[in-house]
Amino acid sequence: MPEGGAAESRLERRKARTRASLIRAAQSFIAEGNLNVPVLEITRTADVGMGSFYNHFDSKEQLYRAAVDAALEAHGQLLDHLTGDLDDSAETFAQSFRLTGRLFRREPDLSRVLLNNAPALITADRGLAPRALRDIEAATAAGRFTVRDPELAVVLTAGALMGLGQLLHDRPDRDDAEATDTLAEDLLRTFGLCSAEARTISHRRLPDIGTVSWGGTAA
Amino acid sequence: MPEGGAAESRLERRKARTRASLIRAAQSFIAEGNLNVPVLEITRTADVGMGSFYNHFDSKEQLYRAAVDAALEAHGQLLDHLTGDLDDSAETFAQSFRLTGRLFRREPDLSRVLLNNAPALITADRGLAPRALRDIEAATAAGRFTVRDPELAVVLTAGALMGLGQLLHDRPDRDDAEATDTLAEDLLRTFGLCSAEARTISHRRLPDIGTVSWGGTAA
DNA sequence: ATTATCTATAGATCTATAGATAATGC
DNA sequence: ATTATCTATAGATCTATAGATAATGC
Repeated sequence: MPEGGAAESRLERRKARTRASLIRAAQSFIAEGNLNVPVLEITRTADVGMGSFYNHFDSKEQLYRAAVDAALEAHGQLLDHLTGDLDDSAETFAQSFRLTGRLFRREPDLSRVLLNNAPALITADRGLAPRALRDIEAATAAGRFTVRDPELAVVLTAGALMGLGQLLHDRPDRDDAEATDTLAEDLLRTFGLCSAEARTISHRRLPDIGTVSWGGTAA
Repeated sequence: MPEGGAAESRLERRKARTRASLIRAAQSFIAEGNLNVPVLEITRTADVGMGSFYNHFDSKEQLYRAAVDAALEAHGQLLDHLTGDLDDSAETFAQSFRLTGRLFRREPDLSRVLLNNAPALITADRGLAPRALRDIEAATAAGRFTVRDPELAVVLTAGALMGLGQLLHDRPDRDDAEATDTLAEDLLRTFGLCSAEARTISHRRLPDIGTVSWGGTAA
């Protein structure tokens, strides 16, 4: 019996696949703002039998919570994966912001789940918010940022991302990278970097975004 | 037969009262994030008969749309009313932001309706967004702001308010005026005011917020 | 006389489960 | 032999309306 992480038994993998499929289906409905969907329609979208739903969740609300959670978690995992090798907190912060900005076009469903759950994105202990708090506090401690109120800085960052995501969703013609990096630069200046450095850091080359692993991760 | 605005007939006023009551009830459910509510429960909360619902709306979704619309409209009316006599666009912008910040504690239901509909707040053609766009463009034209991308400035403003609202909702102990004015000052600097002026404008005395008229206004 | 509202309910829809089937483990 | 999934459905719940009642207009 292999242990830890991905291996497990075939039975457990099948179960996990069913669960992930239900979560993906729920996310597609959350993304389109359509929460009043019969369980049967969710299971049809997930391509599983109606009964399977109740093997995994007690109610639609519980599924929805898990679906939002999974979206936050996928986002957080992606940021960890792509910014793990940076050692300047200010730069980790900036890259996380800029990568998220690029995610809106690349993962419209994920981003619309987050937009439609702004309160969760802004203050959850999963996903972007806790990582932004960590980076802002570290950068302040290191003398890179001069932020008096890290909590306020976090909600400004998360709010800016909500606004950006909505803009990119409403105006498909706009250049996402340019808009994102402009906002990143503004935030870095607000947090105490000088103009020149804000500009440099917010225009560094970014790592390639791979594929976001979609629903498997959540609690 | 009196004409225009508020007067109308007694019958029409009664009808308007029923409608407003349904909208208020819907807003309370939207505020608590509970959209899956039977029509009967909505009408009970509104203290009207089940049948009255169908005199006014074809479906719950239509009621919900009207309820969000009414919240945006109430917000917009309030801003117009309280900032109407200012002639500096930069100051109109700042006061609108600061008044909205103070609204979160004073009108928790209104603000939670808006937080739970972030996309609507950010890009609707009602409420804060169109007014912020107007003020930012005017202030830029007048040489007060140096904003290159007014649309981006608007979504940053709206996003900052979402973040602020969520923070004030999650942390009842925080000083709302201080947090709000700090963010206002940050935004004014980002939009091109010098530090001294940003500070002054974001700490001017505000007019008293009266009562927000709640559901009567929307389409 | 007209209009809005209310109460009661038929019919439609949805939830949650029981029992049958299929996949995996050993 | 065990575990997950699937299909079919009883019972619960909800929607939308018909018909009765109450308020207003004239």
